[in-house]
Amino acid sequence: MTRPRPGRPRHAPDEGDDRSPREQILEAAAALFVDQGFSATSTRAIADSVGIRQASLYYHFAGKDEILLELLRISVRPSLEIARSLEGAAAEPALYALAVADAHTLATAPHNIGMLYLLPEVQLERYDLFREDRAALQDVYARLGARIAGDDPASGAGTRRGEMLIQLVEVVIQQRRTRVPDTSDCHAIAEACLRVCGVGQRGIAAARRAAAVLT
Amino acid sequence: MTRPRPGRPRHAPDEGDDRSPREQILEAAAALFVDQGFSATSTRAIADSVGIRQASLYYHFAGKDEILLELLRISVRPSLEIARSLEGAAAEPALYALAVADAHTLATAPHNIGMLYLLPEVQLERYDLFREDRAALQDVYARLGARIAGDDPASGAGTRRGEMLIQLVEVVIQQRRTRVPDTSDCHAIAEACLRVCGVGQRGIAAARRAAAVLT
DNA sequence: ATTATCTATAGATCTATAGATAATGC
DNA sequence: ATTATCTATAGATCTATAGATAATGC
Repeated sequence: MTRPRPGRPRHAPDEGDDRSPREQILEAAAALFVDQGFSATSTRAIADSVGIRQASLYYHFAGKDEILLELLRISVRPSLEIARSLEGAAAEPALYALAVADAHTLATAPHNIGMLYLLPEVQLERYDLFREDRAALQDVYARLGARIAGDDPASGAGTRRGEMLIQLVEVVIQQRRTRVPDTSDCHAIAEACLRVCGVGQRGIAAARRAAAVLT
Repeated sequence: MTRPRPGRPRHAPDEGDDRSPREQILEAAAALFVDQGFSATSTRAIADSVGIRQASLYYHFAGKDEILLELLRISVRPSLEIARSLEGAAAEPALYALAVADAHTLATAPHNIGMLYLLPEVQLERYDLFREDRAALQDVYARLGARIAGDDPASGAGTRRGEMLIQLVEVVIQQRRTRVPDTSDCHAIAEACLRVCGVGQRGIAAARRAAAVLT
């Protein structure tokens, strides 16, 4: 089954896991960070969960921070790519499609990874590359919202609309704490985004149809 | 100035602070928890910030958990009281007024205390009294939203609307991480809440006027 | 030779308790 | 006597490094 790999065997062999040690660590850490938070999760807990000794983590990552940094990086990337791919489309379908896609990503990612955005530790300077990416995503929402509402994305109202739209999408993070969000949740969120931009029932139905073609 | 109190003097006397030691601890802990998170904040850091020795905290609180528990308790209380006081009012003005009031509370509370809701540690059983209070508040939002939209608050759509409304109000928590939200933010949030419930421009203006009388 | 682990451990915390002490209150 | 602090410390972590070891790869 599992092809043997170089290196000294683990004290608890990981039969039937083809993922690289690095991936196993990221996965275990994600689960723990989401559940208990960053500082409350010890490197020992991560190692135990993977099935290696605590010190062995340091062969793959320079420290706990590096693990979180990598998790944050891979968690925004898909959203930013979707946002870019929708650049040319009409604003209403684009916002609808982006909201559905982001909500869906957050809803189905392993371990409610979106919780990581909310960790107080992420405010540290060390993570500001990630925070820049998030700000860029929020800006996409602000620009789409402003195109729909017909005002300036850089105005107070425009900035605030960007904040509100991304906040609406991220309701799935809160939903996942008590239940499993489904497709209807994602669509309801996209619809709410359009409503916040002043779009009526008719426009929403049209945007939804047009969005289906975009993706 | 400061009336001397019983007890051995502090190593660093707190001249000109009339608050009880307990209040001083809560205030210092709130600032640190919001900034760095719960687990990342040591009892020593709290004590240093207050100007007492680490061990002296335990005279006032049985442990760090008790401090967080108390902070959580006093942070939901005002919202629940406002919610109850609006029980009898018409749904649209009531939702508007509740959203503005909650947003304003979150916006002006010392130290962005709303961040505490988002700490992963709050999922522990120990804090479930607080989580029940929050669920009750979310339920008020769901019921108001359902009355406005004309459906069942206990349906899937009704529950989800409750989640989205409270999520919209809590955007001020995120706003405070980068800027100082003001009154116009609170009103924009209330407006967005009504839009999400399907209320149009005219209904919003009416609700806003009626809400001004309620509070 | 390279890779991925292991064992062992230093040094720095961190929480919570025990018991002493220095004020005010009566 | 009561109150609110202090000092001192036990015991349990926790992170990160040093150096050994047991696989595969060539």
